Amino acid sequence: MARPREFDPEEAMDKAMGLFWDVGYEEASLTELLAAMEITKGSFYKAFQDKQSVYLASLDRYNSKVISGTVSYLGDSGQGTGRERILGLFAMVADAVKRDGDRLGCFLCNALIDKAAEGGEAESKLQAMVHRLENAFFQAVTDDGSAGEKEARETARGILSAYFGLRVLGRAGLSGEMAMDCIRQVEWLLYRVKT
Amino acid sequence: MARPREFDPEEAMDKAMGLFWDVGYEEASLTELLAAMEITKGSFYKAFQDKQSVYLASLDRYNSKVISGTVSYLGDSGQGTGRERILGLFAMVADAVKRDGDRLGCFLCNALIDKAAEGGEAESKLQAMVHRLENAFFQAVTDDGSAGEKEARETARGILSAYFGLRVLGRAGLSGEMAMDCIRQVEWLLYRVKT
DNA sequence: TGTGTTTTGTACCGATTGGTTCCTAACCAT
DNA sequence: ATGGTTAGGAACCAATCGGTACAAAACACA
Repeated sequence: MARPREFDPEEAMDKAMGLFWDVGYEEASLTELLAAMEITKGSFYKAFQDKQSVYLASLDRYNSKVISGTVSYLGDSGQGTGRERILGLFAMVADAVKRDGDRLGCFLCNALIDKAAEGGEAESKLQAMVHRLENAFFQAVTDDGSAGEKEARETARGILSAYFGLRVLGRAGLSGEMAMDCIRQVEWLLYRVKT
Repeated sequence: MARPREFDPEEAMDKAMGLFWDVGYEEASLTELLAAMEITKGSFYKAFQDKQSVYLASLDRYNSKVISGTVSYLGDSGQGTGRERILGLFAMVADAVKRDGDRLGCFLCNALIDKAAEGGEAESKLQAMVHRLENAFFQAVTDDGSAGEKEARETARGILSAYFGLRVLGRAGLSGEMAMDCIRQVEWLLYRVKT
């Protein structure tokens, strides 16, 4: 009954997320954002609220796409033991580092550093994602059986911090060799709770 | 022979570093920067070059103050074994987390994520700092004796990523309890190369 | 082929960005 | 006291910031 949109909002949101992921909130000017989304100002403000709400939506999107993906990968017993799944996840990150340097890193990790978050809605979204990841690691550690609750929780948190550390270093342009060394350490962390 | 400065450039640089540390490059507007440094525009541009060069100088300052401090702490055999020094460093971070939440984090880690670095002078400065830290950990691991070169290098890198991970989580507002769990994992990493 | 409705692009908004200019204030040496 | 020299501060700069208003364009339905 009226003129239809010429762009797919979902696609545009994906592109917006990509930009925020890459350069953060403040560094992404509205002009760059529009260029990335391939729409003009008019369409933008008709379809979305403002820059900040698109940023928040990007965080949600990352949560429901990427984080959910790794959480379910870590919980999917079809992919081997918990230990194998955790190491598989790290291997995927290491591959990204070796392939293209992984200059993008992890949006969650980047956003945690970005002060754009602080205090507002973004902060609680981020903390929720951190907890999801922690619990997914915990789940995977526990899945293998013999680990005690407390020990498994500690291990999960150690792995979580190793994960973020690796992503930080990846963004800093570390070598593939260095990534492999980090993984070997995760292996050793898991050795502590091995069956 | 002329009018003397009314401010101490060193002090002003410290305050500039504090702001960049807290909010990053882009998020720190020139106005905020001047307010933090407690000088006015005229003095700023007379004494320094521009915003970017002050940022780069802040990185150098962080390197020569903070990084040098932790590097020499890690290398100071008066502070106990290498293992004890590494755990001591992590304990200090954990204390900061427990005390004030450590919302500041580590300037190096924050700057690695901040895209302001990419490509330019900043990037090489950051990578140099990362290497200094890695080598300091390596040194401390090696100091205790029995570890092989390769194993010690791997361990140092694992500890480095755990360190950055902890600082990221600290900025995200993790609990003191969570920090302690991370440290216990570092303890376990060190157990691998224990004498 | 209108007609009504919604999208789109553009012109425009005040505020703020990093940075320059230039005049005055403040000091030291004579 | 005075002259030379430099710091300090405010006025000013174009460019860009995020955001709004509005007219033209494109469709669906009649």
